[in-house]
Amino acid sequence: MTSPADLQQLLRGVALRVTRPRVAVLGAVHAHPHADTESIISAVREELPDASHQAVYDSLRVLTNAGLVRRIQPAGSVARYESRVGDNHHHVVCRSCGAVSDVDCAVGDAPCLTASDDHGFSIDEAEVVYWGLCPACSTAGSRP
Amino acid sequence: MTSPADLQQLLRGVALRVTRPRVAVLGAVHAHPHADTESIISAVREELPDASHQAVYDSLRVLTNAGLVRRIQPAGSVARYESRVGDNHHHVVCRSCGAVSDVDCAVGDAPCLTASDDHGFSIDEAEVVYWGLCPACSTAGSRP
DNA sequence: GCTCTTTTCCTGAACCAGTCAAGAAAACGA
DNA sequence: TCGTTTTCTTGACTGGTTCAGGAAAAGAGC
Repeated sequence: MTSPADLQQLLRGVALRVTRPRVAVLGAVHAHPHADTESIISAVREELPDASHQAVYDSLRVLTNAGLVRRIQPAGSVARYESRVGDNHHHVVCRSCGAVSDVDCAVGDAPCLTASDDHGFSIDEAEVVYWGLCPACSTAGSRP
Repeated sequence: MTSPADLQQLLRGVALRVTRPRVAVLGAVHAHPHADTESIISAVREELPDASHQAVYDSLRVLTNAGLVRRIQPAGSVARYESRVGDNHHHVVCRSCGAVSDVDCAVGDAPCLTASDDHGFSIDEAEVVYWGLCPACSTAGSRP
């Protein structure tokens, strides 16, 4: 896990005010990768029982804008957050239970940024989501 | 555009009952690629003024399940639908206005289904979303 | 330390895409 | 044409997320 001092360091590093809710939210994202907002609210409240859901939503937004956390939202899912940023990794998502795992980019660090025809778009990111079944759902489905 | 007869043919081809709302919804998806549900409801009502939004939602669901349309949902966007199915193409999404364009798979027909480490998942699809700015937003942003 | 200004947090309400439910209507095989 | 099954209509509702305004806290300057 990441220590409170490290978390504060991260916040100061991007010129954000250090507040207890923000430290707690950032810590929760580090401790629970791919957690949804509800889970993060719960985790934050173990430390700060009176934290409002709004503070968590606000913190997640500023942390995302500052690049300290990354927001992912696979189709049909609520928003999820992770602290691995800037390393261009992708995700596998289970169609059945929604579980998410990290997948390093197969093409190296600077990936698949090459669309065959970009229609004049200036592309800055290629996001890849692999869909399938996680080990648990896979075995559960194959023997009914 | 696709003729009503063709649309009915498509429905029968996947053993779905041919109803006026379904034909209208399927036609609207063919006529307006990447349209969201609201737009599809409007398009359907030009033809069937009394169609309920629920009929459109239901139709879109069965059409999607039958494989006649594909549902896409870039992060932060509402659901969008398109009629290009089965050819494994991807999408470019504008961060500013949300516009969507098709992009053929750069790696050929059967793509990027190879994750470096699949964590035991059985993967059946690789979805790629390119993020950037569309031509209009790109020029609008560069000269303020 | 102690103020002052600015940012952030809390309370509580609102929003909106999408879903649920029950009865009426339509599709289609016999 | 009839009867069964599916689909559509109406209307209420849900749940994640955002909006708004006042209270509290963070950090800069003294």
